[in-house]
Amino acid sequence: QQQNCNIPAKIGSSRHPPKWRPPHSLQEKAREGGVGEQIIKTFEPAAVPSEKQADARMIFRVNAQPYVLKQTHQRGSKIQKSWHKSSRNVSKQTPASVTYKPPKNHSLSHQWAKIVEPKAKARYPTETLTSDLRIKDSGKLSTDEKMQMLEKAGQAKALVLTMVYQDGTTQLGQEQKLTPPVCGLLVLMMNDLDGRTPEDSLQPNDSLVYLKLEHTPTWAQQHTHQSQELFTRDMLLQVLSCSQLVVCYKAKDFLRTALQFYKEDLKWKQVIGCNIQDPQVSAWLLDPVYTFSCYKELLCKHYKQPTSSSALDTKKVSQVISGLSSLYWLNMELCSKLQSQGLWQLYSGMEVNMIPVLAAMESHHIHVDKAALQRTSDLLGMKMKQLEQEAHQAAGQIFLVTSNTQLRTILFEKLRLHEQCEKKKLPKTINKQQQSTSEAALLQLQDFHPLPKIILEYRQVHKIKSTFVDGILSCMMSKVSPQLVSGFITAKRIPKMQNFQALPRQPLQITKKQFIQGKEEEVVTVHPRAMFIPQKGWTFLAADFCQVELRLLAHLSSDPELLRIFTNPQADVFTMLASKWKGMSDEEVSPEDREHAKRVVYSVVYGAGRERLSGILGVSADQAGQFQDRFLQTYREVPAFIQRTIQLCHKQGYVLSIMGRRRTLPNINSPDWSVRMQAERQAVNFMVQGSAADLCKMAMIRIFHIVSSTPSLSARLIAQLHDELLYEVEDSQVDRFAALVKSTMESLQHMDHLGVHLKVPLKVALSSGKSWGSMSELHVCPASPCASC
DNA sequence: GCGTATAACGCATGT
DNA sequence: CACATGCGTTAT
Repeated sequence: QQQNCNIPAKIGSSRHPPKWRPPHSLQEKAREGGVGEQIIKTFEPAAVPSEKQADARMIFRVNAQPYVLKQTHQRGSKIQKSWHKSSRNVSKQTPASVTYKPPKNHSLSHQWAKIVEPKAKARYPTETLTSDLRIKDSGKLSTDEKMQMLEKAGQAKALVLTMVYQDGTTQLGQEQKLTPPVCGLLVLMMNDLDGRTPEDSLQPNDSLVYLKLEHTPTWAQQHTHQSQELFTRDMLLQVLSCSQLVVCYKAKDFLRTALQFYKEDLKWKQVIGCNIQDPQVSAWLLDPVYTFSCYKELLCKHYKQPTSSSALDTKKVSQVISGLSSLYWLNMELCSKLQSQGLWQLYSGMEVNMIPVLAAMESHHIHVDKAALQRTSDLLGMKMKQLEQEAHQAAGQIFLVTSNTQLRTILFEKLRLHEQCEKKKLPKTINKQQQSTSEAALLQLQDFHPLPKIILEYRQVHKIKSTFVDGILSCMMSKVSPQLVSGFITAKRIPKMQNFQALPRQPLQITKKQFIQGKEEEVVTVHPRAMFIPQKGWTFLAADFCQVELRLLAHLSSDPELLRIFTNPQADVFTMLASKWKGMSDEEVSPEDREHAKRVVYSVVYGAGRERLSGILGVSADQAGQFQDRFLQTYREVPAFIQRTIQLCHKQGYVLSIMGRRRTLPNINSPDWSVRMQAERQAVNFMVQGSAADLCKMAMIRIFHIVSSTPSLSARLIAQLHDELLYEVEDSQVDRFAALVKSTMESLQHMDHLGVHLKVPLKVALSSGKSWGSMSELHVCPASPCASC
């Protein structure tokens, strides 16, 4: 209680908050940590804001004591600067982090590497592992032995493999925050699967081989090295091209690494053939809600505990072996569980095929217009400076614009804006009952004071700069893989790359003011998506499932009216919806009405309440309620479907998407009303969005299959944005590939082998462009001859 | 007392 | 209102 109440009270009681009071009458001596050198600067209080605008927020932490600018590395090698109280003896400390030097002329300077795996340097396990007689080190094998091993790999009944990191741990070890570089692979070839028990960790017929994943520098490519690299490559090819079972935990990471490592010899199309299974995926399929932090946890949950005493993350060889062995049995166990729960078809028909698709996607690079990026970064920085100054002026004091707490005290305790508009309700923060400084609140306040408007604009600019522009810049600068691959597959989405999905769709208008004599204003538009460009001679092609969610709702609810709307492939669906229920003709529907219709529909799908809807729509709650009722009455089957879903979920505790993906909702029968309602909304939501994700995944797989089996096609998947697939296509193939994509995606309406028959046609919109920001619609003539379809 | 890591929070973006 | 990610501040 003290902690929660103390701080605001304390700040409120003193006129100037203690920590960030402006330095009125003091000179600040501060040391600026530069690149490998130290500069002592003395700031005049008045000059502080204007002079050091580039990193304006550093200044405001200056207090009565000297504060030191410090650079720390976070998220890759992105530099974070902040002021810290300095010790009295300023000169003595020299933090190691100051000696950061940006890499010069790095080979990735013009590319944004999605995956950057630094080359392996240390050769940890060879000593340890090969001292164990059971392991064959690929470096020490004779040519004959290598041939034998290859043959063995071809004959083995099952292959179990894991990546080995430089610090000696494997993928089966403890999850690490910063995954060390990969230095090799450990492959266990199992024979004679019949009649063996999980207890036998290794049998005489089994072979264990360690493949070093390391490129020999060209100047040292002696005969032996070369042959060893070739052997590793052949082994990988064997693993990936054969039809035998391959088990690997986090198989996607493995495939990606392999592709990235042998990008000369191992073409991305080749990974399609592999029959790889991943316990992580199967476990996730069994229960998407529960997430495992590491392999060990997964093992305990789904297999058995006795191994809990032996830590898997140790570097003991015998334990690594038993880990591999347990991996195999865990996979078997999970497979049978999948089968008994009716999820096998989904697993084998879809999820397993997703692994290579994603690996191929993630091992590809996207080109970035670096010059434009830098330009934008500078521009945004200027704008931020300016806005910050305005904000300080409006507030009458210097404060940290990015800090919500400081903003809160200014808005509500110094300016007391909330007293001026008591009629309107101001939102509170969720966890603590404090005044919110969110967008909604600031919008309410902007009539009373100029500050909120400035803050809003500042936030917009700041968001774009910090997250997108600088984020990408730092990705390019650093060799460290900046957590580009996040976690694993979730119910609705497929793993993503960093911030692709959150890149603003609309360009941002910025007025750049220049104080050269008379005021000169220059309007510049910044479009973050335009930074991404295809390779030379290639074009981006985006394929978007039009209104999948609504179409799926129509299918699931079987509402006759809704179905009828979709039978007309030409008309705009939302326009028709709006005209239908507002009682006017199609031509009369304004874009505004259309937008309203869209909002209403999706709000209903998501189960939004009246108040929420009114907030989004910007109309009164009653009106919003009317809209909602009207919609529900027009399409009577929709609410019926929602009720059906909820009831079914109450009964069995889970819901199934169209392809049989399961979502368990433990809270569905909770006594707590709000918790239960939330679960019910989740159930309905999952039915629609989960099914949409299924369709999208299927589309990715099918297109990948077609492309990889057609040598003349070279289109590559770049990114997946929910309902949209982004491909990079050679200019000459655009039309052909576009037609192929469209027909493939629309053919997903009927998938006989999976028992899916949608009652609505699927519509796909195509667009293409030379940058992601400027995509224009592309119409494919259906009559055009298409060789592959 | 100083410096570093981490969790929690608040706000933003996308579909 | 569902889901997701990411950044920056603040408290511990």
